[in-house]
Amino acid sequence: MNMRLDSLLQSAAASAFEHCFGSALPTEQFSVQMTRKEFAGDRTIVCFPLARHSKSAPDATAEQLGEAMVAGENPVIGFNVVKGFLNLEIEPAYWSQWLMGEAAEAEYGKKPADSEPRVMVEYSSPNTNKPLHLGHLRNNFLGHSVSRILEAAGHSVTKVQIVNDRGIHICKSMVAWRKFGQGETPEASGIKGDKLVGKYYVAFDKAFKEEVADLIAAGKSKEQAEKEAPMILEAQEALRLWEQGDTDTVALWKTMNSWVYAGFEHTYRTMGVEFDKLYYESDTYLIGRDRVLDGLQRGVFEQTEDGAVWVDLTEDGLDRKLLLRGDGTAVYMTQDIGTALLRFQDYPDLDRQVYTVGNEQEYHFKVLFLVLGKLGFPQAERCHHLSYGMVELPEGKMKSREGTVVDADDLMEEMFGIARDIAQEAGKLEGLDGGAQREVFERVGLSALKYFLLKVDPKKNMMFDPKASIDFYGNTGPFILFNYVRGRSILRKAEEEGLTLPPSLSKVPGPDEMELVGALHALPDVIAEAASTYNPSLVANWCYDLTKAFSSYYQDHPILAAEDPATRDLRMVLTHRFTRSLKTGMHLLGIALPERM
RNA sequence: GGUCCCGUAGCUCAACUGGAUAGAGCAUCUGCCUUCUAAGCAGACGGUUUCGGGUUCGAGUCCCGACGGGAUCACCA
Repeated sequence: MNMRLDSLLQSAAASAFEHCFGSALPTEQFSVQMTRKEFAGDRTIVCFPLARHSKSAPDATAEQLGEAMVAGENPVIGFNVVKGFLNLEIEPAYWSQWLMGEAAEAEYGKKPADSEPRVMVEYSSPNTNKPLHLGHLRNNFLGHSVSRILEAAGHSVTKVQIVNDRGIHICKSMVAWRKFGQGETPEASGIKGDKLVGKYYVAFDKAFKEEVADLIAAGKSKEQAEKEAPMILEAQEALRLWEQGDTDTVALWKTMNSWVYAGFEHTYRTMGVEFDKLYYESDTYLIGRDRVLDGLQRGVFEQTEDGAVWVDLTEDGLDRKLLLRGDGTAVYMTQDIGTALLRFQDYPDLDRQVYTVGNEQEYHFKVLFLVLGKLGFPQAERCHHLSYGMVELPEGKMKSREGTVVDADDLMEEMFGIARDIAQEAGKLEGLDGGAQREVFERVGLSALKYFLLKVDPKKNMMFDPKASIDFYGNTGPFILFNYVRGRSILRKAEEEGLTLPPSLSKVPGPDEMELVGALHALPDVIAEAASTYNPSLVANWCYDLTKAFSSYYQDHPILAAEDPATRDLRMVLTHRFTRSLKTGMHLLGIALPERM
């Protein structure tokens, strides 16, 4: 296995430095970076930090180092020095060999499967009382992408979600449905299951508010009214009955949840995300309670007079935190402890868990990981909260009460529609049947949406303007797809003409090719960096940079009609490596590529 | 009030562990389709990186302080 260029240059620089100045420095001391476009050379070593050890000026150090490196056994064949920056020129043949070597590997960019420990990635965590919305889209796309990135970095990955299937919210939908539903079902009404249940959640809220208003009119205080309204009392009664296992209540709960799951299933399929295993809070909250009581016995936690169990995290710089109510019922934290325990039981080889959850829960996960540590899970310190910022609308946060929530199904359908309009206007899909066309629209539309949500640093809040909609031109998913399709189209045409990829190159890449070659070469580093920082935006931005390089190159470099066969071979190889690397990168974003558009 | 995150072009976003003259897209303007897909390419315009200090050969990046925005500090989830 060849060393990658940058580390190769680091070693070369280290030994050259030792040869020139007699002091051995660790290779990390030699920072290798891409040479900026305005200077000659391919890679640059910054020599300012070296001056201290060479005991001569940065420029002089760079000069000597450059000469020694050119003389040494490495691909450096020339250099220039600009103000302490040593710009190295790499032998062009190095790049042809690389194109036919590492870059030609089928799994280029990825580490061998299962070479790293098993990681579990949780994403989605929906409530079962309403449909998925734009916030869930960012969550799901992020989690799904991080799963694939970790896989590419060599980890075994188990993708899970936690379904928040119990609690007062679902009871509200149940109460409203019983009261107003007249037996309505998804089948009878033709309404998608999650939308139907969401409808009754809204109906509950409306009826509840009317009751509150009436009570206030009758002289009650607002607080009193909100506590005494019959609707809320019924919902609380339903929750109580559910916890007691009341047959009718549980049956209705199961039925309505099953409607929601069918609806979610449909949405997930459209989104193109999937899970290896689902966890349900109704299964885990009791486990958590046992585990907390267990910890109490072992003296890890403490109990107050009313029977509530607390954990004292003041030594970790946090507060005391409730783990179990005085009446023995579970809080949010209790469930998450139970869920974590169950997962570590289900997957004994699990090295860590990654939780894709919004940044409003950062405190919660700090506490959770500390508690898991106190309970004796060594994996706790490697667990990670993949925290992401909100998707904001121009008028601020999405508010379900104010009807500003952007529905996931609607948004995706809108994307598909735009993709269809653009394609039809351009008349590009004539000759494809309806099903094949639909697939193209979906891929293009989804690419716009996924790329839009993934190209932004996860931790940052981001802006979504429904009126401006999501672009299909410029720095977008469709732009990347478009260039992939162009590349694929060339390779298909080559095949038709009987042209095959050459076994070796007789022409080396020149300055025109280097932008593209450089982008291709960066893939393994990008994957490694994205995996260690759980950051898909690095991959998204790389996909764009690569695509831009190809698009620009494509413009004035005919591939198949190149001036001579050697040039054509080089360009075909570049096109092939481009399409395949791009496919890898886009796969890591969960974006499927069409062959035509 | 305590803690955490963010602040970069008119708008939406980049900038690898501190590195050279801070980059894209959108918008505006100018060229380019008889040639492998113009959802494209080339160019112009656009910046005191919120402000003030500090660290050093070098700061958008690190430290301190202000200002602005967001989150969190529940026997809610």
